[in-house]
Amino acid sequence: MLHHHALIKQIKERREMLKITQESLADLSGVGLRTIKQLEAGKANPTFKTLQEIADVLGLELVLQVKKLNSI
Amino acid sequence: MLHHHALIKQIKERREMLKITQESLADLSGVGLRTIKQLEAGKANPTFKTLQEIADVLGLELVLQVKKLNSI
DNA sequence: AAGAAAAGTGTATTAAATAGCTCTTTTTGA
DNA sequence: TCAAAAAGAGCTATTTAATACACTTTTCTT
Repeated sequence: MLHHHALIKQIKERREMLKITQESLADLSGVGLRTIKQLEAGKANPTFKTLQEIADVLGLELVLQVKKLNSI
Repeated sequence: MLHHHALIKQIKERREMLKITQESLADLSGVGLRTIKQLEAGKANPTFKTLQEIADVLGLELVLQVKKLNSI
């Protein structure tokens, strides 16, 4: 499931850390408020573009890393 | 534009490095072949889920980082 | 060079993301 | 406490991603 993915939680936490409301984030990023609400609620499968626009406003960037080995 | 985003290029390069064909990547990831072709051609705005499934097969993971300052 | 394999493209359909509006619930601050 | 602000949710419409099929072009391999 996409629900409660670490990356999604990070976005919410970052926004809160910056004291930005969902509405402000929507305005600043150009992403619809509804989309942001769905995203943070873990009920969305956002597009790359949507993620990027949101991350950008939050001073974050999406990057690909080589996966670390499971340290089990 | 989404075209030629670094992250997209990374995916293509990683796949080629691993000597995996687009078709194999499609099979392994469960993502449609057409979707992968469009993605690598820079003509797509993939969903988070699609990116994750592809990255996973390639041994990559999507992460959010705090943006670095522009060193201009 | 020729055949095979892989990659790219046009069109069409289906499924799902985005979005706005309105309303309810939860959180916060005076 | 209690009013305002913020967050969450249902309903709905529009846009667009994902997908398959068939075909062309490019790239390998011998």
